[in-house]
Amino acid sequence: MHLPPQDDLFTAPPAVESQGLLKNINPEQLAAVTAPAEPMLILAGAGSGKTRVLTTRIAWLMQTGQVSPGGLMAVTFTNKAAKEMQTRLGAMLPVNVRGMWIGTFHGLCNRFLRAHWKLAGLPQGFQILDSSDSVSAIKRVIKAMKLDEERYVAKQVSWFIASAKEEAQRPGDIVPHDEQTRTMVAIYQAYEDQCKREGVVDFAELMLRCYELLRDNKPVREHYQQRFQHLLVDEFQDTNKLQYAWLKMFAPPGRQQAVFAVGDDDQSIYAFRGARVGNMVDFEREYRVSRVIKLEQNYRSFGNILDSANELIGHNSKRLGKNLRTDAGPGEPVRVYEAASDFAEAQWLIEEAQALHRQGLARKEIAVLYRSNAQSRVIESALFNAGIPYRVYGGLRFFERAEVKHALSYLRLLENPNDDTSFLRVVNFPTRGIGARTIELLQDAARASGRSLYQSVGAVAGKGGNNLMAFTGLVDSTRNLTQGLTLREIIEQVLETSGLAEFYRNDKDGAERLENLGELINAAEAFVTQEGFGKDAVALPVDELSPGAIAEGFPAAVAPANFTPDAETGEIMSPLAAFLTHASLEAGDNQAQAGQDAVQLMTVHSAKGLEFDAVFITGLEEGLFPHENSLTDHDGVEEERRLMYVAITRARQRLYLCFSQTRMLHGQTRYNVKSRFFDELPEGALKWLTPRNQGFGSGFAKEYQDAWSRGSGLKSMVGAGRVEKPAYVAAPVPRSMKAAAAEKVAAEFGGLRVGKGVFHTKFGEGMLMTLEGTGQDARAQVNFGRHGMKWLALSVAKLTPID
DNA sequence: GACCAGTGTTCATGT
DNA sequence: AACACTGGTC
Repeated sequence: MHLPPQDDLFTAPPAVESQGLLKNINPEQLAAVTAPAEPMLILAGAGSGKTRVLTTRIAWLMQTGQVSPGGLMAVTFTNKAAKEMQTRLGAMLPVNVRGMWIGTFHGLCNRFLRAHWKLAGLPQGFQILDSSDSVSAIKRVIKAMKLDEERYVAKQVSWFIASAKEEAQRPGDIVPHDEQTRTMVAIYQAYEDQCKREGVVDFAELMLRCYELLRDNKPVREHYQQRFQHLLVDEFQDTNKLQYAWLKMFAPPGRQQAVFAVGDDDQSIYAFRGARVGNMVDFEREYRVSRVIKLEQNYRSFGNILDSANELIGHNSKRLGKNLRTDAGPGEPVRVYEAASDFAEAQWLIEEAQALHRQGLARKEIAVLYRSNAQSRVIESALFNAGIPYRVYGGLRFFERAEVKHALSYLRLLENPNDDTSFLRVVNFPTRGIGARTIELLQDAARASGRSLYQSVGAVAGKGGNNLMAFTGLVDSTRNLTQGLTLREIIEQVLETSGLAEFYRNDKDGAERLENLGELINAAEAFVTQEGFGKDAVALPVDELSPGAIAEGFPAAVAPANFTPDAETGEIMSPLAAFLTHASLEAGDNQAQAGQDAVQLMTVHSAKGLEFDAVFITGLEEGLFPHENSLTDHDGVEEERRLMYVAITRARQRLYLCFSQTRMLHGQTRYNVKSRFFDELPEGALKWLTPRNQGFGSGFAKEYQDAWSRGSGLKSMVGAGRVEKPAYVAAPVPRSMKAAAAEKVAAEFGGLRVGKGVFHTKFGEGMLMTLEGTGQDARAQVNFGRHGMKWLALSVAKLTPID
């Protein structure tokens, strides 16, 4: 195997000097970068240099004097993408990228609302609920309304509310057609009231509030429309209805500001959370886009990988139409591996990854992708046992860890004691004698007076009430103690006075949690020093509050009486408030082993936008990928296919596809058939490391057994080209051994055959899945349908074959 | 009210 | 298999 030299073939050198901005850019890219200042739609295929086009355009616009840093807004979906854009831009031009309006939709909305909190009807220090906070807040509402929690599941209601907000619908805008919906709307309303009382907003609220303010306040709207002459939107295919409407507030179609929308309909993988690919077509029509520029030249992957991607996505019907091409040769074939179990799959892939590493590939250039997070565990444990460094993205992220959330809750209470979500999270953690009964009384009192829990403590007398008083006293005294301290000192103080640190020091499993709390202090330190707690969180550039802006129609309320923006930076929030916002908006990677050369594990969704030299796509099985929940509707399968397309196009040099016959799920073994996507890939680009198999008890297994019975065995199949070379035959050994074992058992227990039916006196009819062992050890795995999958000792169980 | 053991539920994807 | 929730006991 040979790997082409890295970096010179695929990574064009970044244009460092400003004069060289347009060097090494292909004609398509050049057309996009230097497009006239009018609405543009760029169809950017995977690996076509999309980010480069975006950043180069921004740099070019500024360099040619068409726009000032303050006159443009660039919006992305992920923090990662926003950060990358800022970094690259900073490398191209000597500008203060932090002050620019470059960020995620939510980050920019947050910044906007921080500036106009009063106009938006928010308290100045409003805090942001993450999804789990939001769910628990909704749970409280449902309880308070004394509704059936089985019928109104907080998670589902949360989804309902978020969906409504993404449609820009307030409770009053929804016309319920049934009792269930009517109640959901009532919960939505009560939840909104509660959020308002507590001074918190959820993710969807950030967007909606920002949109409504622009919609309803003409002076503000016109100010921003004048200010932003250029708007650039990344991943346009992922925008939802509200985000598109939001964009139109900044740049209404009639005014013909230069909206530069970049997207790829083939990479639309967020329909499940409201993304509308249709926004691309709508945009083209509504903004009267005269020319759509397609970026189809791929600089990332070799031909076989690209052919696979192109052919796969060709099976989708609703496409704008686009075909990636490359100048690189065909490269290595796409390798396909069929494993006997998820364990074997993991084992194989880490061996292969090790081999790649030995051949000089950095571990961080190897990615293992899966459809859902649950699949990572087996792979993780295999990597762990083999002693291979790895890094898992997604799953439980840093700011989502229980101990970190506890600490953050205390910190939030310092800023805003009326945050009931935080109050409830820590009021009795560590335990301080405040039980469910007391909390209930407190909640009743709060509800009756329409005040927060914190404000209602005085109303609850009795022994529990005293403990409550002690708790609020603790919060208040901590607030006093931390006046004027640095962020680091504040957190250290809070960890001690709250008793959190003490609790974890005494807890026998608390070491790791203590470490994470230490990590929280580090994160805060890094936030203050490196990031200058700017970015999404705060950093309102001074110009934001300039007298000019106010004169132009901002009510004086924009600059609240009780604060003075920092003379130097214009920052208007305390470091603590800024850090809390940062924590909500950026869940943070799980920072373990950051910086180490480690194999990268992540879901396909989180791999979007990334690229690696070698990519393993695992668990390519029906029901898993495509996921079973998507199979019911046609659009669902198309989205899964796009997801697969995204996965394939992550690979530069090497692509591996693998699947397993059996897999542990929900603690049960499931039997899977290989994904339909295999039938949609070009045969010529694939190389099967294991012989083809159509499924259980058929295909290869049958062919193999036939060959075996002819006495020629595996050899004849190798000769027939079904198994490419003996070196790789080593891989499917478990299977051939299984087949051999099955033959033996079959001989012993006459007539039993894998894939045939069997009858058991107690469980009835079942399908024979596996035969193993001999004599006393002989055992069979049988799927009895409603009785489930069972392992049976053949020396005991009476199994009779059915024909 | 704290703590433990046993039971039930979830594993789609993210700001 | 891992975790959240429930009910019983001290």
